[in-house]
Amino acid sequence: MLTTIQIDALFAADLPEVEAWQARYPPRELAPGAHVTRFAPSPTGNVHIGGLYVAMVCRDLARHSGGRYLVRIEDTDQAREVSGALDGFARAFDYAGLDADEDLGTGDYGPYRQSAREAIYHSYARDLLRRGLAYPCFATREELADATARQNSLKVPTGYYGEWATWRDADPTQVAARLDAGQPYVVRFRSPNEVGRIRYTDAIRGPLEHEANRNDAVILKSSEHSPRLPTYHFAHAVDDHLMRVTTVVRGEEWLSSVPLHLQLFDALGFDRVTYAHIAPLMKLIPGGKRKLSKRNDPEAGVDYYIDAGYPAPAVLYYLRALANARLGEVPLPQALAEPLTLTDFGVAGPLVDLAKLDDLSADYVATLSGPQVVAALLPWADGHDGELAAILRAEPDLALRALAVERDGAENPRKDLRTWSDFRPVYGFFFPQLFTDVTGFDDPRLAGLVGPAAAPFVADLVGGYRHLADAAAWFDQIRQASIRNGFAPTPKDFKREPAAYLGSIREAAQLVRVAITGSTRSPDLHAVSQAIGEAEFVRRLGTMLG
RNA sequence: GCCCCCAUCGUCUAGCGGCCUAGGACGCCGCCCUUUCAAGGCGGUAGCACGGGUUCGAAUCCCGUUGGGGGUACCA
Repeated sequence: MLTTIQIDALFAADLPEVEAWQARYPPRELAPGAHVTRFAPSPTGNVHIGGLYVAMVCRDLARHSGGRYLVRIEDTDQAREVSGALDGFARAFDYAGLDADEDLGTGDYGPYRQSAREAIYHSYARDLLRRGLAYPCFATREELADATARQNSLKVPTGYYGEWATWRDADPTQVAARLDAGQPYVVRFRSPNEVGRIRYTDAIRGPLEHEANRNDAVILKSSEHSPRLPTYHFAHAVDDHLMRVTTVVRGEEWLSSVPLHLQLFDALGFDRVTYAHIAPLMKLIPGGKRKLSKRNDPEAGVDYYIDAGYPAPAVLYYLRALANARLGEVPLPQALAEPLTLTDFGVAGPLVDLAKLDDLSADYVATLSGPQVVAALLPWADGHDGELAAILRAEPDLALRALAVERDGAENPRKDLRTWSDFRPVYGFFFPQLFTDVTGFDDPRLAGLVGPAAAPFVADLVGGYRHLADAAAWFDQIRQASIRNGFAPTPKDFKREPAAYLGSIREAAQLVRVAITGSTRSPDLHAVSQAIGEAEFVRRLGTMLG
């Protein structure tokens, strides 16, 4: 083992002792049972929907227990860092309304960015080194790769342990010589070499059992880089302890690292934290399912939901139902307000089901009033559909009238809006700026309907049109005009004697529908006529005659 | 290879030894309503991966198999 003098020479002379950090970040004074949680994203890309999911869970746990929720940026892998990632985080959290109690902007336990915590990690690494619980390792990447290859061919576990841990008990004079020569090294944890199995209780999964860790994991990365940063494992122990985190909620992929983490906490003299390992969100693929991947699946990124214009409450509702199935059985406001329960989490990775989200989202939008829809739609349009935004601003009353169709006062409001991007295709025809007139019977949108023979009917209707407020009376004039001009009074009559008529009232109504809305599928025609107004209604009908 | 996690309709799940000839929701299909669509109402489709135990009794407990997922990095 190296002497304390040799060890201290590896670090800055004014590096604080660990006691100083302990004092600087005192235990939090919180009510018993309060959870201090953190979401710790890496700035290597945009936020994954699974990340938003975990963040939502963390925040929920903290808020409902009177604890604290913090966001810590894990930027220890500077090579993989992507610029603009922090903006992406902000966009995602902002969208979902997941504000943190402590983050880059505020909080007493910072810095909340690992690259700014170098000195803290160094203090603890030095402490471990001094106590013989860590050691410098000079193995090169090539040597390590070679060892792994041999371990594989020998069919023994890979890793830096036992006879493979060549620097674990190296001769101190040899180590000192390398150090003096300025050879780059990493600092490895000297694992206690426990045999047998370790047990702990996961807050979601209950009692768990693992083989004890025997791998001497790297805790401080190569000395040839500056800043010299820790690996995830070491940073996790140091940061979560010093930030006084009580409950670590993270993805299931960390499960197999728990034995190492527990050893690290013990070696550092920290109280262990409670772990809650969440099942990953999956995607259905031919032949099975796999973890949603940012690379291959557009719906993996939070931006997908933002860009499509899914209302955040619907997405949150969906995510919360995935977390605690019981919340999927209660109304949205209640599901958003009730606390999540860790023991109620499913342990198998769920598939993200966009059809289900669409349904939830349509239900949610249907509960909104016209003004509420506009209030949410407009900000989305500002960022994603400038033309629509301008039209909504130019025609606020028309927008409200359009949204009122089969919504205001309706027992079962229309569920034709799942996302804000649905607005243009579904409601666009209400706006003259977005509507293309039907200017003749050769318009392709009229394909399959009664042709030019129906012109007298249209002319009759245009000539005698009365803009009636009563729906039945209003529709009756269409019926009467159709009967006067060769249409059967009922579908039955038409069916009985098809040759005698142009069609039935159905066919007649469809002609009007396409002329007014541009489609054979639309909301209630009378309601539409009231929304767009008499002049526009008559005009659209008239253009059909060429 | 080694280690870990998981396993109920296509999907999300309820179920924690008898209330299960397995319940709900989404999807899908049909019917009704209807001037179209959306919605709504009614009905239907479809599942305990397999094999051994334990038990009077198993979707529920145990073991094994198979399958899926994850880890095995100076990535997180």
